[in-house]
Amino acid sequence: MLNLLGEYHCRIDAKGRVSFPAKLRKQLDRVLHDGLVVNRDIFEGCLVIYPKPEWDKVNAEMSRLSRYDRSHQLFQRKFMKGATLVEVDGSGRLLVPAALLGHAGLEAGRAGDCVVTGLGEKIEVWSKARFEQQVLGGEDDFDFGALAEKVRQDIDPARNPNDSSRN
Amino acid sequence: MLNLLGEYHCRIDAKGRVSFPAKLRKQLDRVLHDGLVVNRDIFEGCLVIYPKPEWDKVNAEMSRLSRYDRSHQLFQRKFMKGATLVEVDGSGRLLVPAALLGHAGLEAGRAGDCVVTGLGEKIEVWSKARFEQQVLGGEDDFDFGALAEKVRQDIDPARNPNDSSRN
DNA sequence: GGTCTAAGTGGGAAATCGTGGGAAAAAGCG
DNA sequence: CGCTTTTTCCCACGATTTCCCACTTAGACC
Repeated sequence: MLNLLGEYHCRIDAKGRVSFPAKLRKQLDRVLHDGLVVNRDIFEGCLVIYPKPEWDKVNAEMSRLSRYDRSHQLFQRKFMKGATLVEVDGSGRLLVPAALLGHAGLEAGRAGDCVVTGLGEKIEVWSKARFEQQVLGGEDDFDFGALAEKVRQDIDPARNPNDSSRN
Repeated sequence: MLNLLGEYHCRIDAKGRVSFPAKLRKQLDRVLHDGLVVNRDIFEGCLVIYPKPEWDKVNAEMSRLSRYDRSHQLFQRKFMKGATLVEVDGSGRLLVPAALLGHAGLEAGRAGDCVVTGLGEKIEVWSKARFEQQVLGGEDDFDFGALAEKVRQDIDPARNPNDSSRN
C-alpha cells in the first residue's frame, strides 16, 4: 500500500509547471511512470493528485454508476470534471492545467509558492496562503478532538458492530 | 478500460465545427477510427460523445427495452433521436449537427467558446457559460456529501441488502 | 569550510495544434 | 440541363505547447 508522507514547499513557474519534490518522486518510485491524475478537491480549494493505479480504483467505482440516474450523473460530473492525467517532465515538474490551478488559487503566468503534502494514497497541493490559513490556521476555534470522535466510528469497525461490511 | 480525462476549452467556428482537443484524440487512439456518437444529454443541456464501442453498449441496453411497452418505446425514441455518428476531420474537428448544438446552447454560424470534458467512458460538451454556471458554480448551496452518500448506497450492495438485483 | 553531486529553475527552439479561409465536390432548384 | 447553394475536404499560417539544455541553488560528504 502506498503511504505518501511529508510536507514540501515548492514553486510554480511562469508556465504553470509545479516542481514536484524529489522525495515524493522517490516514494512514488514504481508507479510514477504510469503518470499521475490531478483533480480539484471536492470540498476545499486545493488540488488532489492520485497515482494512476489509485485513480483506476476511482474510475472503476465510477463505471458502476447508472447513466440513467440523474444523481449518479451529477455525482460523476462533480467529481471527475477536470481530472487530468499528467506526467513529470525530465526536470521533475508537473504541468498542471491552468483551469485547475485557478481552483487552488494559483495563477499560471505568475510564479508563486505552493505546498505539496503527502496523505497516504494521495497528494494535496495548496497555495501557500490558503494552506497557512485553512490548514495550519483557524486552530483556535476548531475542535479537533470532537472531530476525531465523530469520525472514529467510521474508521474503527470494532467499535461499531452494526457495520460489518467494510473492507 | 477507457478512461477519458481532462477539461479543455475549445471553439466552434462559423461552420459549426468543434475543435476536438489533441489530447483527447490521443486518449481515444485505437477507437477513434470507428467514429464517435454525439447525442443530447438526458438530464442536462449539454452534449455527450461516446466512442463507438461505448455507444454499442448503450445500444445493447436499448435493445432490452420492450417493444410492447409504450413508455419503453417513448424513452427509446426520445433518447436515440438525434444521436449521430461523426468523425474527426483532417484538422481534428467534429462537425456537430446544428440541431444538437442548439440543445447545448451553442449556435452554429457564430463562433463561440465551449468546454469539452472527459468523464471516463464518455465526453461531455458544454457551452462555456453553462459549464461555469452549472458545473463549476453553485457549490455553495450544493451538498456534495449528501449526494455522495446516496450514490454510495446505490452502488454498494453490501450497504443496501434490500437490493440484490445489481450486477 | 570546500567541493562534489543532486535538485530546482529558467529560457529557448522545434514540433505540434488550432483556426480560418478557400477550392472542389455534391446537392438542391429553377 | 445549367446555375446556385451547401457541404466537404484540404492547405497554410499563427499561436501554443512540449521538450531539452544550461545555469543556479541547496545539501551532503569529505
